[in-house]
Amino acid sequence: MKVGDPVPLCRRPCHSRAVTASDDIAAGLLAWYDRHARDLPWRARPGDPAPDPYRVWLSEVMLQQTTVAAVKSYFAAFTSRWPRVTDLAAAGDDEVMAAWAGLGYYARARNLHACARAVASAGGEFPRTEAELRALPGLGAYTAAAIAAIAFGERAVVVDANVERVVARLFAIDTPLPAARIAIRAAADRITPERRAGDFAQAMMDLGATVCTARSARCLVCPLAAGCAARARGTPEAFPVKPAKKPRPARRGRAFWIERSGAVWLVTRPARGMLGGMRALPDDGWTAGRDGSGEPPFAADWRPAGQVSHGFTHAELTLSLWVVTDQVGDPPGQGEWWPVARIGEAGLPTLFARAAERVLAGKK
DNA sequence: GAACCGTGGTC
DNA sequence: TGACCAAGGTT
Repeated sequence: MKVGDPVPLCRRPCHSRAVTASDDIAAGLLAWYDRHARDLPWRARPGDPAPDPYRVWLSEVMLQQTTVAAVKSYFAAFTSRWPRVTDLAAAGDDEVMAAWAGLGYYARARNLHACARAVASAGGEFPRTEAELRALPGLGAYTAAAIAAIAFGERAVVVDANVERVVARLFAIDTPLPAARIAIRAAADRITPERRAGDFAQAMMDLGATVCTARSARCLVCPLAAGCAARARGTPEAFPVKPAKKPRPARRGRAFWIERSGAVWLVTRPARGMLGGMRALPDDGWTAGRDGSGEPPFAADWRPAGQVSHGFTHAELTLSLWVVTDQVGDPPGQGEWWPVARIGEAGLPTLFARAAERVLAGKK
């Protein structure tokens, strides 16, 4: 039986259209969701009014390629500090970037702020349709569909990595990614219900996060196991089929700790590129694609202060640290003296936060 | 399409 | 322990 085909024998009271296998999938999943939905801070609780679009949007952007566990504290901090989208829009760039520090993929923070300003200047209300949402900065196909469905009840087809995995298994789609995305999206469209599309999307994601995970399918507790083609084949974890990963090259670079009377010299990285727009230690120009030059920003009596290793998406960086503590004038170029005692408030991304930690640990 | 962009949890 | 992976978007 193909997806979407009418079930031969109607097992429920007649509706305006035939009951299909797709309807059964949605109904079974929603029933499971009603019992097993995770209690997450950005979700409306039963009995609550409709979810706040600002909180839905903020959570969805934070959750892009990021785990629920990592997002929770950032979501609490952002919503506490900026309760409405107009508050976030009015914040300073450096405040928003610093508040995002540690969460990664910093282009999200820039786009988040740009989106908040766009919404605020348009009256402070988020658009309600998928197409209008898609036009906002930082909102791609997934996030626009998720907000339309979850915050506004639109029937939108929400496809993230969880949905991709669950759908690929349900229908044993064995085309390798990314080519499989065409068939996966079509199948997701067929099983997405007209009503409760937002709950359906969140149910698929909860299922993918807690039951049908990448490493383990846990079919014994899956509400969709009876109709799952991958389970019938006996190899659910084999779906979706993924291409081989490329190895990450090892890169070397240097970073420089320049200190003067209890303050350290920090720079702000260019808006584009790795760690774009974030405060940082001066470095020797390393990138994900090539080693640094090894050259310090000026001639001085540089002393080695250890190194830190840090994995990025495309490279594994070993950053050696060099210190000057008797600097007198300002180093060349733009920068600011930041009190060492308050280095934790500088909003350094994790790489440089660890570098600072290493330098300060070595001074004791 | 494919490259680029972070980080922390998990096993 | 290191390899894999996560509620993707932009260029």
